[in-house]
Amino acid sequence: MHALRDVTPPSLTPSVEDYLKAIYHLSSQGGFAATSDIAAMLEVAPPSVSGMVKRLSETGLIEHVPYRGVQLTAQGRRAALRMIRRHRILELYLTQRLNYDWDGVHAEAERLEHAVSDELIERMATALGQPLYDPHGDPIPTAAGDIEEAELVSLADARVGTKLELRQVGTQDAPRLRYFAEQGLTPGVLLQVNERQPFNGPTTIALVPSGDTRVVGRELALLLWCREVPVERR
Amino acid sequence: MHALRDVTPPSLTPSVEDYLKAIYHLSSQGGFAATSDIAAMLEVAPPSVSGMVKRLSETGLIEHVPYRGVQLTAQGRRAALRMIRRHRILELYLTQRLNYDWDGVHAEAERLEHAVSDELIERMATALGQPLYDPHGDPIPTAAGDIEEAELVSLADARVGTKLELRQVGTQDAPRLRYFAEQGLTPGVLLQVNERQPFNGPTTIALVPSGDTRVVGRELALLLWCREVPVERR
DNA sequence: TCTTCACATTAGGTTAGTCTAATCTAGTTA
DNA sequence: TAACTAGATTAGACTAACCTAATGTGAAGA
Repeated sequence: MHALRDVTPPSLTPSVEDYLKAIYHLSSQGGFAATSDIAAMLEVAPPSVSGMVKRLSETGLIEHVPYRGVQLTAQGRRAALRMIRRHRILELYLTQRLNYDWDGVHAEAERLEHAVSDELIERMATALGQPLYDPHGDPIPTAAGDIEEAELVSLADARVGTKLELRQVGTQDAPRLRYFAEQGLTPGVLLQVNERQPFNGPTTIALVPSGDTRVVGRELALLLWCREVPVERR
Repeated sequence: MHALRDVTPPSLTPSVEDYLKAIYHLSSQGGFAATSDIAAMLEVAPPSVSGMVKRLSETGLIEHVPYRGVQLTAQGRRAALRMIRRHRILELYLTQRLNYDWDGVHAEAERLEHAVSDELIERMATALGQPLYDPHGDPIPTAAGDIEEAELVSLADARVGTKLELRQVGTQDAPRLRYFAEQGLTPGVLLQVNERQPFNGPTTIALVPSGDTRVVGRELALLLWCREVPVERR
């Protein structure tokens, strides 16, 4: 069925690669990626996204429902996962072999992921012993394009004692979103579940690098979707 | 004198970086780089070069004498040497740390040199112990922009027993150039000086990877400008 | 001196990717 | 049901980098 057509991978432009990655992340929890969210993530104006969306859906990398948003096709998803593999292997290689630290590594990988060959990525992966997780604990897709789907738990249901990464905030309500941001609760932060009061009570967490604690009521905790961070491995 | 103006390095485009590198190589033996030579080296059409030359001389990176050619300004030379440092450190890192071999390494470095940060280059240089030569024996410019000038000898004067890299062919005469190409004597090839007949006689050389020998008369040997290749260091 | 021709340049067009300003649409609110 | 509005889209313009076709130019040979 899927034969003989994409023999020549048309080699996407760096810009296209960035759009696919953004759409992957934005639509990972089901549903559509909205034009304005893509624009915000890539720091471009919304009309630029509309233009690119048109091109990408003509090439069959995404599915576009006007005024709703976009989703990746199987082909687009494959391309996105390839970029994510590159990014995460680069981050890991740079931290482990060239003493980069957490902060510096992202920007560097962001540029490099468009320039390296598949061969270089695989050589790095080999040198690192075919790693499964990047320095942030995110799973690295395989070269074949499989990724360990991190199933998310809401903070309200997370087991006490576990370490979590906040991945998704399940609301569009501005006041709530602003409150979360003020509390430092934005996607990507790491936290530890310290305790939970009984009878649907609040959950107490500690932010991980800083150690600051927060008490989150059940209503809000239900909106914070987290991934369990696998134990440290170096 | 040279203060406070280039505080913000305007960050050149990859294309501009390629042009500067090409001009550096083409004008390294004094004189001007010709439009058509630049076009040939970069595999673009001559009018594209004319256009870029206009932009680059407006930005002060090159000096353009219409119908003669171009030369780098001090600023352009600095930018070119920065790219050459990046390229050569990348080549060395890839061969030494990721088991690349001679052939594969060039294309990879060619893409990466535009994407890596200065910081990554310096980390690689540190990891390699601040190396002085790349895998082809070419000197690596310092971060400050100094380069060991490889002074050239003509093949007619090179000492018997030395290993040389052919760097420049000192003629524009088409039949001679064609003959050199047929003999495999193009810039970049490595050769060993086997013997020389007395009384302005011919020089016998061996091409280095293949071992094929060539006998070159004095008239032609005078046109072949070579660099002595430093002894192997790994 | 004049012609010729290789080479350089100008003219004009294309594609990718961005922008601002103007317009459209769908879902909510009165 | 009508009006409003947030968000999406279209219109039109710009830059970088390339192209082909047409035109200039200067140095070398008739």
